[in-house]
Amino acid sequence: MRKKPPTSQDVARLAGVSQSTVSYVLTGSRPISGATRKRVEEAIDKLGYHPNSGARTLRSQRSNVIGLMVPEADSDDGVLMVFIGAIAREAQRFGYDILLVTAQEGAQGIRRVVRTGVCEALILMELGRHDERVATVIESGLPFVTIGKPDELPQGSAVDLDFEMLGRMVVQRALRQDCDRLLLFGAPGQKRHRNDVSRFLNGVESQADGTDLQLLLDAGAVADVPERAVQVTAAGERTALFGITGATQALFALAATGALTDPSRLMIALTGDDLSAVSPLLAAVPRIDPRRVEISELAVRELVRLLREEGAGPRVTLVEPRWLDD
Amino acid sequence: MRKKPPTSQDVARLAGVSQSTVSYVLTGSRPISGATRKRVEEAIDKLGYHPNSGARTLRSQRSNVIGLMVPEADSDDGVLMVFIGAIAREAQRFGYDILLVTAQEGAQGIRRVVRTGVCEALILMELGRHDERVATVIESGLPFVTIGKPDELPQGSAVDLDFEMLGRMVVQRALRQDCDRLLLFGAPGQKRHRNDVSRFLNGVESQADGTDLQLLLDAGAVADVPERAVQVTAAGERTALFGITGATQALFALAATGALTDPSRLMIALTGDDLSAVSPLLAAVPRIDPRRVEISELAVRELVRLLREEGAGPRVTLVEPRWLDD
DNA sequence: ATGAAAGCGCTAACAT
DNA sequence: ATGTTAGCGCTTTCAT
Repeated sequence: MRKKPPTSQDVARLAGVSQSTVSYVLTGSRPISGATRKRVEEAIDKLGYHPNSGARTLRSQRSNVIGLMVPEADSDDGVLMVFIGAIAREAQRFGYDILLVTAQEGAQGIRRVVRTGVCEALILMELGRHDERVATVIESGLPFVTIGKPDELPQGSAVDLDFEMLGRMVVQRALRQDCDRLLLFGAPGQKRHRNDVSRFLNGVESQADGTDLQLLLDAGAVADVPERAVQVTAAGERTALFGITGATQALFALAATGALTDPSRLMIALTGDDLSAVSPLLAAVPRIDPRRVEISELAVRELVRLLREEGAGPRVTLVEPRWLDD
Repeated sequence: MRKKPPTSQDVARLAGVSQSTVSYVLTGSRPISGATRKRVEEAIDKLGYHPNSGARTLRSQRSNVIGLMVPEADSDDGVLMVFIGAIAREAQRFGYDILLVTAQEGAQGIRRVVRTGVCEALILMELGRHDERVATVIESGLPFVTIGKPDELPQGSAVDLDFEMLGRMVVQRALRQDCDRLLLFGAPGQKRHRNDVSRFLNGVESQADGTDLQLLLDAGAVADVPERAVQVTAAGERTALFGITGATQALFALAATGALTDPSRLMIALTGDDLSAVSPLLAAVPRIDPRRVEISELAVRELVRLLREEGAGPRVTLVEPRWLDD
């Protein structure tokens, strides 16, 4: 049997104050004497009172819920879960809940959550360079933050990894470790339409410019990277390998062929995870931390700023990748 | 600038009917003449009207939101995302949204979403055998479904993989392929406290009983499984390997050491993914589908049944694992 | 088959 | 510093 939760009316009665006083204690939008506050808080505690979300939302137009538009999970995506977990926890800290909106719903889904008023703000993940969803959110007028930076967003904020810097870091490392070429896999050439890939390649190319480093943009399947790595490496030369997507998979595939122990190869991984837990063979692989937790937390905090600070303008925050083995 | 969404009042005015008629058209809780219904629906379309969620929740005590309590993401757990995505999509089909509740919040979090009325039902993932959260949900009176079956749940439904059958399947396969022993890794012996592991081992043991198959419950780190596999395999004998947790990781580790191509080892994987996309070396590994999408969808449908069917009782649904290579 | 009206539990403007 | 009161936009009883 479900028993009805207590209302602010019940709290008021028990504390011997008016119902509005209870509300003011909760919202803090009016000074309350210490004695009264104390009695009200005791009553709240005693009854286990929580303000009814529907009523609060109806009245205040603020639902304390942030919509999170998640991309479809392509099976292997543990990465996504890291973002979602971190976002949910950080939102919690600020008193917000996270409502999932599937990418499948598209712009229509955004319209729905906006019109029904379930969400008072949105976080969008994995946008294309020109994404119809951005236009829809802007039109709705809801504050929003994107994780990943689309080409144009005059109205909302964005938080993302600094992919240009990532590109420069990879090239620097390859050069420092005397590599003759850098094999970029995960079909980066074909994915230039993605904003992050395009920025990454800009970084790579600008840093490699004027050096002897030969760039190879692999176009094949990640599973075949090991084979390709062998093919391209001439005797006495050294090839660095890096994948902006599917990196861990290729890493395993490489390890499987023994390529990692071969001094003519230098694998660089984009992950914050401890790879030695998977296999001791991976312990020595240099890693760059993509800082997903930090990015998630920043996205939430940026949204909170947009929500709470009067007249706060949108802004773009780029997080620096970090070496994990220096 | 955010413009105010239209209300049912606006729709009523445009359609030339009373506000309550609009509501009846929407809820379908009263017969409406074809002509009236048509005019109302046109007005709804024209205005892009969506009923205000706060008002609806306040009045009807039903929020159309299902709370999903997700476990902490253990770094690279892509598995979780499959569940979450499938749950969100299936919930959508029935008109429900999914609100994330982090496991971190614990029983306290459940109490919060119940008292505030944000959720009208709950899905709980990854419960212990005796989990305090179950008691809290039962106490709250909310309908709920668990994914994974705790030992006692008199009030809620559960959906889970049939782990006993899984155990039997693994043993059968090992025997069929002339293995002398079965090495179970991921520390199953130490995890008997987990309901799924305990059921799995029951299945394994009952099926192995009376056969010559030697069972080895590995207690070490997954990364060391390859080494262990070599140690335990005597000349001319054959060892089957299976991990109820961390299976894919061990798989990669095994591949890395070349153990997969060795005929004295038989690896069995618990995954629905196409492993050949990771490495051609993994293409031949027999797989058992843990059916996470089906389990997720069943969980949602079970919850909907609990919510909508008068006097529907709780029940336990076990989904059969399936061979993916027969 | 439709309309009028009450009221869900809050917040905030208007009292004192 | 506190109390009184008017809605927010719906669902649903009670009328017709």
